[in-house]
Amino acid sequence: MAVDVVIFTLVKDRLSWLLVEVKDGPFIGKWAFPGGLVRGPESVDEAAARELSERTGVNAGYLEQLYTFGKPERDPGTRAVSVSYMALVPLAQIRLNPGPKYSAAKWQKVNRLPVLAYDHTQVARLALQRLRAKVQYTNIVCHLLPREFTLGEMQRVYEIILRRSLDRRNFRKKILALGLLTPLRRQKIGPHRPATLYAFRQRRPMVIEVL
Amino acid sequence: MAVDVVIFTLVKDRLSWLLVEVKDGPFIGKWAFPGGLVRGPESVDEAAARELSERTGVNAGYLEQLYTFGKPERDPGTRAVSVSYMALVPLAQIRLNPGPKYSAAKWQKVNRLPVLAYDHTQVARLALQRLRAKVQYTNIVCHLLPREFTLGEMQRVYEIILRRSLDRRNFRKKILALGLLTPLRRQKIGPHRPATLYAFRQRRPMVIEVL
DNA sequence: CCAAAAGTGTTGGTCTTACACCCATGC
DNA sequence: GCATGGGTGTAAGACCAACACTTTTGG
Repeated sequence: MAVDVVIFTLVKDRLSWLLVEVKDGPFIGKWAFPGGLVRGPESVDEAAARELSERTGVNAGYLEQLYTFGKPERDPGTRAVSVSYMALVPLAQIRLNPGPKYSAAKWQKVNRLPVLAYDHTQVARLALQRLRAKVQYTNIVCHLLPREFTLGEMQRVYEIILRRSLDRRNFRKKILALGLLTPLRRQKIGPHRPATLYAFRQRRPMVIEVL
Repeated sequence: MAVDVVIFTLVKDRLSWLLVEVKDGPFIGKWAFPGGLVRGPESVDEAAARELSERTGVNAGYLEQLYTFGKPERDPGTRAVSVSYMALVPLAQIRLNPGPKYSAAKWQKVNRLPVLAYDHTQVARLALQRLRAKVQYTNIVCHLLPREFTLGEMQRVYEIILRRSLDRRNFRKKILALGLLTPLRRQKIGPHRPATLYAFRQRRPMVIEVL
């Protein structure tokens, strides 16, 4: 009984996930998503949260169960079952730590995926699919954005995840009409015209037709 | 490591699920969804398919994983994990069989739910939610309809599941425009004006905006 | 002839999309 | 002054929701 966690973040305007290098077993040297066995006293959800926290130092963030694979090729022969999760965390909060189980950990852009250990190629496909679907009808992008952000930054997150460009005026109209954001007094200073900063009113998961 | 299967069907124009009466253990006498332990050589999906087949005699039908609960109250103390599934089968094909594990099996309308054993009240909510969402953007209703059916019958299935009435003309326009159905030469005879019979071109799962 | 379901088009409103110009800032 | 992103409104088309009457059959 194991868990695997696909941890997404944005690294320099690229959607990326965390890969770890397997240290031993039949898949030694291959890359995989972090994971591990569920321990005695903990629930499956808790094991996933622990894995997320051990690798990244993040305790909050967004964590969602994806799917349970009943026939992974991990340890072929035994019917090991693994429950996959996806997590969203803002890069700023992260302190990477491969831990004792893995020889390395790195952020990898979601395109150009190497061959992964176990059944993780399947897990990868599913996670991406779920993320792309879910940004369109929930407010989960709030977990990829900092507390305060401009509408331009928010739009960029959508464009990166959905791989298509959005019309700026239409995007603003829709997002603001949803009433999920609250404009802040402050503005973003920088090399260009200052932009109004916004924050999510609520960061708890909500189902709302976004795009 | 266990599976639980919520089996939906339509009984006399009512959406119903199959409940079984628990024969022993702490939940003796309570109703639950059928389920059981995953056996040595089989995968989790196979265990669910076996449970469906043993209770109903149906081998094909639609089967979809719902969610994995890591902390059921089944056998409190142990961390038993159970993977829940939902199945759709047309009533006509079914031969109910409680099997040795259960003292009874019955179809129960989805409203008026009794207190269920284990964590099955949660499973029930999730299954209904998933079914209601999924009829709207996939072709899964094909698994609740007979091979040949009229548009009126199809519309009724939607109305029953979604608990709202639909406009007949708009429904026809939309469904026919999707091109999922093929009209048959034959017509349904009966006490009223004969209706054209239709069949699904494809019965494999497809994602299509239906309503 | 009555009850019940089948079959069929149009219209108004809403929503979605496409599109262009000026503004504020740092360098 | 120039490059870069911020900010704003409108018009055409697509889509959706609402709506009534006639037909066919069995009993």
